[in-house]
Amino acid sequence: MITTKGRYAIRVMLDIAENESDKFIPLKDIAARQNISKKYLEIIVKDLVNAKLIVGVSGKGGGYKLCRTPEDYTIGEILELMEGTLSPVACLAEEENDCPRKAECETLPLWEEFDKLIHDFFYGKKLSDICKK
Amino acid sequence: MITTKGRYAIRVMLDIAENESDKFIPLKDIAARQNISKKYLEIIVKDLVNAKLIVGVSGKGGGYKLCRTPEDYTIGEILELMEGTLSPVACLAEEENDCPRKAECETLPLWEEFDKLIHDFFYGKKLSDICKK
DNA sequence: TTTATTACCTATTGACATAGTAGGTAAAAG
DNA sequence: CTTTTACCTACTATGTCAATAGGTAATAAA
Repeated sequence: MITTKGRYAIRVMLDIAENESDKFIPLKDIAARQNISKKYLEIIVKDLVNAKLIVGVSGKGGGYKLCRTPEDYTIGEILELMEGTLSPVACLAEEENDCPRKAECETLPLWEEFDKLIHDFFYGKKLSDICKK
Repeated sequence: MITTKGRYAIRVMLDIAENESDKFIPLKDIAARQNISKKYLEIIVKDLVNAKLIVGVSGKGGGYKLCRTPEDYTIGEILELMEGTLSPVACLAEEENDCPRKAECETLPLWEEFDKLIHDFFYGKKLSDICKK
């Protein structure tokens, strides 16, 4: 399941995209519009800033801004950042896939196919595809 | 993420399909072949029996058998049974989707599209498709 | 220089799900 | 009547999720 972190992150990115101007957008406003606890959103935007998907500026007149145009973000990169992985099974998510049954596993091809389906779906969707503006 | 219950259930179904004969297949044998704790598998086969995907017979010579041919099982029905739902987000999984933002939610179409993708993928795959025999 | 506003930081928590384990009872065949 | 099997109820350690709490640092305007 996609967690609230991933889903909220998309909504935050959308909110910033749709309310873009020359000014920075304070988190307070995003939280109010999206009806999400500002405290919880702090965790999420922190990750977005660290990954350089958005930029944050402190102080009066501060807030957040996109680093690129909405066309240049994929939903996949946002989700993968927040979820850690998009893989549907542990053996495909972990870096070192040391599953001893790997060679003979009959179900592995199924999971690989599903994994690719998910990846292609989300990396094929841009932020601008689900954006009003 | 697909849990071990779902993944093990598929392997159990596959194991029974591939070792089918006139006899019933004891769980002990399945557990040994699949390298999964028999105790844990008990929980899983219980659900499979309750849902009438397999049939179990107690006593000496007992064990488990499929109720249909492998062509007549979809991976989707096995997974959905074990996972409870295949929906990637809570608002599509719960019976009563009373999310107040439903009407104006910009991300809902994305999740609905993803939901359909998952559903079609797993219900389009038959047990026989990933079966050796 | 003070005040208001904003981001940013560390720690904590309750609830719940996952992935099992433990120790039995019932059923059926030889 | 013993062995083999399914079936049943309860328990538990661990981890993740979804937040909350209470601060500090940075910046602009008064």
